[in-house]
Amino acid sequence: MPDKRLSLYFQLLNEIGIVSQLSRTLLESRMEHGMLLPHFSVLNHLIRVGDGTTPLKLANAFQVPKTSMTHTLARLVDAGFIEMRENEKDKRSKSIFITRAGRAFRDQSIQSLAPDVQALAKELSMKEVQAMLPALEHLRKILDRQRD
Amino acid sequence: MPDKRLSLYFQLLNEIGIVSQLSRTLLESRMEHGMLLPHFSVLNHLIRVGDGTTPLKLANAFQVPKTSMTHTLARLVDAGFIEMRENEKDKRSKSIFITRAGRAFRDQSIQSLAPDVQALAKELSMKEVQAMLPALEHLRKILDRQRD
DNA sequence: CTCATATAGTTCGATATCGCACTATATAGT
DNA sequence: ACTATATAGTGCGATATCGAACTATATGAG
Repeated sequence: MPDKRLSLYFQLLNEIGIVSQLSRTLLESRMEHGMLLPHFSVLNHLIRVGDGTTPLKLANAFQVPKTSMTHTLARLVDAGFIEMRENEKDKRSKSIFITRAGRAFRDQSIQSLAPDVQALAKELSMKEVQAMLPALEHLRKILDRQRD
Repeated sequence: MPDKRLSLYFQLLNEIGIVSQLSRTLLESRMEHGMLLPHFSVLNHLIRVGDGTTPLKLANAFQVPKTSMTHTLARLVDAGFIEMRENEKDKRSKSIFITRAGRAFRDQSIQSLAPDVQALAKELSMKEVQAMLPALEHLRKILDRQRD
């Protein structure tokens, strides 16, 4: 593969990395209680996709090592934003539930971020976003498949 | 702003975060010497954009805090992949140069990753990549501007 | 049923990350 | 020139991240 082609793909992933970094910093600067992006992401996921899921499924959803997810969940339990219950059917496994406080925190984080998203929306239309999403999902699925 | 609109933008950033995470893991699994994505990214940048730049400029290029860049650069110096020289004109500042070993390591990393990129290219054409890039750059610039 | 293997999650240690506070140097205002 | 402010980079401490090894439970092969 010629260098030019290779570097195009590198450029794509580099650009994605920088955007990821920027949005992470933005979110974290708006959140309270010292919560970080992974904490918010988990809470948001529990609401969007539904709770009762397991730590491993969450780790897979965010593509982080399960050991990192353990840590993130422990922090959320400490903060009172989630509950971890034993799974009676499979004693190895646990189930995660979001608490009232967790919902409140997630809602509040979104509200704190709303002005930023509004500003973003002024320059990047929903149409443009909708155009980007399928390609990104496609890319994610490819990379996900390659991981094995 | 209605929830639906808000969540579309969240979904975009979430998807970008996951792809970023996936590509990071992939790259790091292919690199030797315990180097991580930031180390590779800096070396790659020094070659693509040219060296002689400063730590602060690098921090800005990757949108990380300058204190993180200090750490990354120290690691690269230790590994013998870059050199840091004093700037005679401005004694506060330093200049970064990539070494022969740094170039070799960067080239080798790219070679190690080439098969993965090839596999990726089979499913995601250059055309698709070229279609994604402008939108991502646009998004990056908007977020970058908002940061201030 | 028993044993080998797979799976879910945690612990531990090494390193990365980053905010805050700090030093040193440069620049601007008067 | 003198002082206030801005800028480049670093040191430190708290926390996050992650690979390797571990425990506990489940599943499958015979």
